[in-house]
Amino acid sequence: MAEGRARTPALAPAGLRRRVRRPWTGPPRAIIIPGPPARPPAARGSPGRAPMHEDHEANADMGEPLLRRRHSLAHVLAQAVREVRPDARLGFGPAIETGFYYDFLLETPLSDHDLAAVEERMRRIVREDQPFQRVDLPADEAVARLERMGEPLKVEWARELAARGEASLSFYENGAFADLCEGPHVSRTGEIAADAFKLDKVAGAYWRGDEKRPMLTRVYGLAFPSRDELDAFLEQRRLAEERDHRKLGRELELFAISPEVGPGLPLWLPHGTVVRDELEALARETEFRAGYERVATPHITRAQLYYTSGHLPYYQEGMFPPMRLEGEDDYYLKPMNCPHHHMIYAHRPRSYRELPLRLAEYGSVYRYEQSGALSGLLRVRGMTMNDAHIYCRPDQLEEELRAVVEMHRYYYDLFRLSSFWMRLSLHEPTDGHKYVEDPEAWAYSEGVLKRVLATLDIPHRARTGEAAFYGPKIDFQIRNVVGREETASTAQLDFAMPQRFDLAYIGEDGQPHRPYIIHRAPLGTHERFVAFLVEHFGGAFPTWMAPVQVAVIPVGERFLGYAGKVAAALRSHLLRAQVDDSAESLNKKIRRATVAKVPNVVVVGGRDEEQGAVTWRRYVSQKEQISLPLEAFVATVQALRAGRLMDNFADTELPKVG
RNA sequence: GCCCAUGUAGCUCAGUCGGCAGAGCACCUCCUUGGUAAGGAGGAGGUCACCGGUUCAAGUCCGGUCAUGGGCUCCA
Repeated sequence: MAEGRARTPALAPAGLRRRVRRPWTGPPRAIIIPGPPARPPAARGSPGRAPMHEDHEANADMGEPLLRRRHSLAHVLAQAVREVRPDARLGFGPAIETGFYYDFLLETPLSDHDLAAVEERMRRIVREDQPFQRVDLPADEAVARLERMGEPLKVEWARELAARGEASLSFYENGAFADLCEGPHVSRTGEIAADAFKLDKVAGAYWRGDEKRPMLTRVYGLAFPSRDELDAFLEQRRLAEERDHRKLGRELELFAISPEVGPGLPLWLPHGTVVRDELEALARETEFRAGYERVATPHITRAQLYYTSGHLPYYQEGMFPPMRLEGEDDYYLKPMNCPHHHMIYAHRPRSYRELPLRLAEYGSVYRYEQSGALSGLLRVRGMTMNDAHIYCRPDQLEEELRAVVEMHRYYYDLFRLSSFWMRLSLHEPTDGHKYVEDPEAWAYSEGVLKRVLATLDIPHRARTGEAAFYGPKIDFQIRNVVGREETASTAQLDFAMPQRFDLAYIGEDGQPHRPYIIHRAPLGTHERFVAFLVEHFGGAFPTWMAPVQVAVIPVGERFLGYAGKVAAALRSHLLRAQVDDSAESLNKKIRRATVAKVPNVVVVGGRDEEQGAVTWRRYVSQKEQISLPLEAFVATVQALRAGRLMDNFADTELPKVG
């Protein structure tokens, strides 16, 4: 199913997005979701996060009233901006998932502070109930009109449309404002609810998305069918902010980013490191069962290796500049682990009998991300990834690939990430510069990927031009309960590296053959995955991952001894227990443990000590509590850990012990 | 890298017209010794991101730099 309009599982209810002809005022691929989204768009992750690129493919039904209103609001916005800044030239102004935007070419960009005045004028225009009038012109007349209007960007676009064979182009006019636009629009501005839209923010955007072209000022607006829905969106956005991994990461002391160390280079604090360690333990076990072997490789490497791999010709802008050494090769920080793993494969001759060879490493890599791209833990310059490379024979490729996809599914089930889909990234045959040249290999490997995906019951979409330079890939897009969607991991099929590194195995026939390589990283990077989980869990980890698994709170100083005994019993089983021995009140201690989202709190006092028991209170259920013997409690927590139960979800059944 | 915004105590944030640096929480000390989400009192803590300029005087005005946030581009 390689169609762009693939099933859109769980992410957006089927049928919500439909293909549509592009509105002329909109950039190619406007994003449109008519009607209130099934899941509030705020849920889309952190506030103000741009609509997903994925949605650019999914256009919608032009007949929808909401779309008409949003698109019309884009015109009204342009009209209002024109009043404030007559020099503004028009770019594109489409409806988007949460409203609309319009791009303007301006001598001096607008600022956030100009928005109130613009919005005021927009409301006035809406109140004036101006009629929208469509005017169709032959293409050449349309171009001439735009030239008279002094709209260079629109002229460019109209010429392009004409060149594509559009015989006639339409304008929409309302009041004193006219814009090249396919429509449709509301018939009068009065059809727009004046209290259901709100200007959101200004941003920069390159004309036609091309960084070599002028930077335009983009004004984003929110627009919904009603005031209530707008308010609901804003509330959702606020709730997402509460779960933002940067906020929770600071509050829970998971990580810190210090300018002294460098942007995009997070420091993992003790609590965050526990989470990483648990993820690594999970990966180690899972990979061991799946027949992987662990390896370890250095962080810096001679330049020559990256000429061999092709990183220097194809990926140099993504790498930190080299370390220069007198009389020696340059050294580079590694941006990927693959070349090292290939060298491990190649360190001695390989037999077909030892394939597939699966080499795994939680490896740290460094990439030079543009400063403007950095964002919390989601986009960093130093990251540690759940990497592995599978070297296999052609006849094993399909099975290995399927196993890789299944491993993803296993993890997603475990973490209760029910919303995920895959993007099959294929190469763009006409773009020779971006990809290693080998048409046959591209065709073959892309064919295998498509075949494997075709047999799996996981939704996917194909996209051209997004392959890695050395082969096609599958990106796993996951969405958490807050609605943040991220590329969690990537599985790549690689036919180029075996050639570049001259990797071989001796086959049954005694002759050397090329292996295939699968690159995979189901848990992605610690940075992105932990950030994602923090938001998914709202900072409340399951017992097995929690930095502090059990907080032990004595009801009074007299019971500190017993509290210590309880904690010691837990620690002897390698459970992370902490006694609150502060001088605070009992209520305060419970509050502190709760605010820290510790999954299990045990309160101990005279009653408990007499019976050798604890009173157990859980984060998920709060007030509910039970009293049980210490041994039973320890065994229960052990079972929670051993089973990696997601006891941070209220519907998870607790293990029965003894 | 480009556009916009922001930067005051560990955190969240006040600080008016340029005129002595503020609050709550957290932290420390003392009192309180308790049965399920903030007991009480006191204390300490700031080169107002950094550099420069204007001014008798700058947290406040201007310029630059750095960082963060939101976009664009790019990607795990």
